[in-house]
Amino acid sequence: MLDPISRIRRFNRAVTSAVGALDTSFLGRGRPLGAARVLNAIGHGREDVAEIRDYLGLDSGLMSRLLRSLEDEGMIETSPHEEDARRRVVRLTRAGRREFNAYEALSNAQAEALLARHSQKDALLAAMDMIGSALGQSRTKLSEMSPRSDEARYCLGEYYAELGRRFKQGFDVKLSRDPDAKDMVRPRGIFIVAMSDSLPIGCVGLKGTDHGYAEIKRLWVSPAARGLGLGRRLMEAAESAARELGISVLRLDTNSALPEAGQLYRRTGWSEIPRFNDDPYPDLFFEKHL
Amino acid sequence: MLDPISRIRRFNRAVTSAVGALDTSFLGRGRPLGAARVLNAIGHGREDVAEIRDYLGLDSGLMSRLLRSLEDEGMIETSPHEEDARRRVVRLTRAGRREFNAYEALSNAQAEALLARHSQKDALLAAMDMIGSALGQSRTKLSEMSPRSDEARYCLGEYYAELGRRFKQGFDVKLSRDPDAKDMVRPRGIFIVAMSDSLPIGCVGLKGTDHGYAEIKRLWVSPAARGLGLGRRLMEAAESAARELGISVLRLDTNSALPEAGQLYRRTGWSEIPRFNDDPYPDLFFEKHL
DNA sequence: GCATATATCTGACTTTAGTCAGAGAATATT
DNA sequence: AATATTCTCTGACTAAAGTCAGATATATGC
Repeated sequence: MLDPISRIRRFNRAVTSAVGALDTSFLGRGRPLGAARVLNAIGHGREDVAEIRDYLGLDSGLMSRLLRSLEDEGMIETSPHEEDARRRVVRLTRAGRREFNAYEALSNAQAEALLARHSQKDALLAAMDMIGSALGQSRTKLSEMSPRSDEARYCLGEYYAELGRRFKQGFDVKLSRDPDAKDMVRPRGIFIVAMSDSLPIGCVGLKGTDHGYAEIKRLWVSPAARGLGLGRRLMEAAESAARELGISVLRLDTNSALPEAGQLYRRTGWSEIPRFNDDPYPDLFFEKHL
Repeated sequence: MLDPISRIRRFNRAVTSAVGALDTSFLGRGRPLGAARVLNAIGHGREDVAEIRDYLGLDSGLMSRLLRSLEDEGMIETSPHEEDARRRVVRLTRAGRREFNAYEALSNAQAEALLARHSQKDALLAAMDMIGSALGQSRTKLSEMSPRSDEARYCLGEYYAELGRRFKQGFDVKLSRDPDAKDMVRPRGIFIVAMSDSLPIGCVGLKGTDHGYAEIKRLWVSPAARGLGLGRRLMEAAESAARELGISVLRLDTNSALPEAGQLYRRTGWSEIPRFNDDPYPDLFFEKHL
């Protein structure tokens, strides 16, 4: 009753029966689960038949029949792919959109019901984020994005909030050097966000300078995604982007109040160097030659 | 990307595909899922056919056929129920036990794999406990148990640990009045543990005294189960047990460092009274007439 | 241009899950 | 003792999911 394996298996049991309930709710609209899943995949923006087949793990014959039945119902329309006439492209009709929305409303209602009977909503959501990240680890994608995108802003907001909590003296963005974004855009630099199925869970910036080196900035991993090696993945992505941009020297600054960050840098080939700026927050400085 | 509903639905997606993988792992041993589920139910100690049928939600005809196929495989043996010859009782043969163990090993390996690729194991397990409790809310059972049972000891250990964290001066069990258990056993009192599918997630004790009242002691709800109204359920169970034992006055002591407890008592008909003992820890005292 | 590979579709299956009515045996109720 | 109810089992279904071997049309590599 106390060992980790039992606890995970208890979680599995709870979740299996909840998912069962979730599955059966997809029935109740007069459509078998397979067809409902295809309809939902299309509604969520997948339009390439082969992609849907792959995503849902279906045999091509079965897929074909499911599409045919949705077409007969008037839920979808198919047309040949513009560039490859062997492929087909699917999209919802108006009736299909309505039906998809009905499924969405069902799912939302279920989520709301779970939330409604829980008074510690933040803790519950944080737990869900964590487990979603752990289970969806293989589906975490790193994407280059503008540092002004919604996703990047969200990450940066969480990053600053965390610095505020962890620095004894608090943290004021405006006092930090160069809070703005223009140097983290190609070709001077880049900004990378880690997305786990629509939730941003980490970021890193590569900031170009005019001093013969570039800087790594704003490395952040969501509490929900810690322990999965995402920090290392983000750093590797930033370093390989730097190589690609012809950058050969990287520097970064950090604070000893963030020991896990310092540890990561030391383990991945960075060397401590003397202070190279007069930013008030950092007290540790690193450099790496690519 | 930030609203609670989307976060819950992201969790659902992650978990649905993980559970899908879990389900298919039950295949791979040359047995359809239905038969595997029945075999597992039997392996976990269910032996009454009707009970298994009810637990798995199966039709009697289907159940009968699944049992027959397991019997043909040599995995189980059935015999008539000793007291009711209409019923049947099932148990694993030696081969069935082996097969069941193989499924168990599979499940354990899966759990271990998840744990192995996560370095923040405690946080992950805590998140799983929380979600398991939230999803399995309807399956949380309150059971009367000896305060010396493993389950009770586990709860009390967690309870004391939490007091140690939350009291400024720490907490030493030995200094607290009456740490022992004999007064929380019928007919003087009782001890109740809340179990969520083999994990103890809360407890409460009703302790008989010789002063014309009984005391509520050791009310604890696991962090994993907070926000679900379990504290109230435990208190209601303790109060109705008190009524049943002919007790008409209840008292309890608590500490203002545990504000959520005081709030619960005030909301459920308890009145604050002057100090009625010289225990060093409590600073708030309540009474309720049943 | 021709062989090869790929994407979809169709027909002909099998397996699994599940439903329903009723039979047979035992137990519970009146 | 008669009647109703309960539990398991069997036969006769249906629906859904999944498999497999071509057929057809298109794309790609040499």
